[in-house]
Amino acid sequence: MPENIAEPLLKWYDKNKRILPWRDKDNAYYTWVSEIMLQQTRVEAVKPYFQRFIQELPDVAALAAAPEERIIKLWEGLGYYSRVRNMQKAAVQVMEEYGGRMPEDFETLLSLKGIGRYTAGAIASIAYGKKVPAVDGNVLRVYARLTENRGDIMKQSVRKSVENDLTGQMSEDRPGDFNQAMMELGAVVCVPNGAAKCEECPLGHFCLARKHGTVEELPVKAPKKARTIEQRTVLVIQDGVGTAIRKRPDTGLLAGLYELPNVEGHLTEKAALARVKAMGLEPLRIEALPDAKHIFSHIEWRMCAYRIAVSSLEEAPQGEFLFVDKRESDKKYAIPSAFRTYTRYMKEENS
DNA sequence: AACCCGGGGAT
DNA sequence: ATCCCAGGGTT
Repeated sequence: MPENIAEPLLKWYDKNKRILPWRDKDNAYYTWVSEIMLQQTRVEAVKPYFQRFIQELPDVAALAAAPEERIIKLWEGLGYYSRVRNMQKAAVQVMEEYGGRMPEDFETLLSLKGIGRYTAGAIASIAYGKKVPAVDGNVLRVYARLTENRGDIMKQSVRKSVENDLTGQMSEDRPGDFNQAMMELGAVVCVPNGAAKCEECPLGHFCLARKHGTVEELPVKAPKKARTIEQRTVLVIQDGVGTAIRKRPDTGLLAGLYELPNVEGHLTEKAALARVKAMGLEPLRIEALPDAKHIFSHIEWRMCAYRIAVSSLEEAPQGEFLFVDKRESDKKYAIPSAFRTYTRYMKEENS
């Protein structure tokens, strides 16, 4: 690691930093919320979610007191839903143990649910000016190229040595800006996909990968496991008033979110009708809907679907099912993006 | 150390 | 199709 990257880096940052809703706000809660949302998620995707979240839950106390269904709804479509559940647990902890004030110390932040080494460093440095590194994917990429380090950046050993090196680089001056500048550089100049903009880089003079023409080869990461493919059949079950949805189990994929009923495998019309009867419903008509595909990071769903009209049962609520109209669903229930093709078929309220 | 956990944009 | 994103928790 070359000496004195801080000065050119900060100079570049001051001139080129993007204006972001959570940036330069001097509010540790804003820093916290933004950092959690930004985990594995691009800035442009986060912006509208951040604004809406802060507007409804403007401080730690509001987050701690919010109903779970509501925070999940505010997170709907962002993915990795345990992020917001953990954040709320931490908010309760901050209220009870720290009087509602976000801790400033790295180790204390690290003890909170959902806050790991990166996020603790980000909050401590950005919100409180502590001299601690915040090493994310951007920083690892910049570092690997700058030093031409061919170690697997996913390994803890590499990450730990990056943290040590950076701590030596940071001045007491502006640790938060230093960390943000490293990330900003990775996000807009030393980019992950496509050609890095080395001619714009304030550290180009120091960069070993640039010097040796190896920028495209770095960073090195171990190959990831292939996705498994699952076939599913989605059932858009409708009675006189609405469409059936149900709550998913509280563990595993999309835990605790709502979904359209669906079963494993690609069912024929006949098999789908039989399945609906087995659910205690009386089918009246069936119609095939278009196929759809949804890709998670580790699973791919290949879906077929049927719209099935069933007779309304005035008495006895349908166990696990909720029959809702689209407006009520949109307002109250968080349904993951995987079902988007089929939630379009949900019934509108009669009027 | 390996695996689980979403969704979407860029190439 | 592939990559990867301002990662963290669990086992």
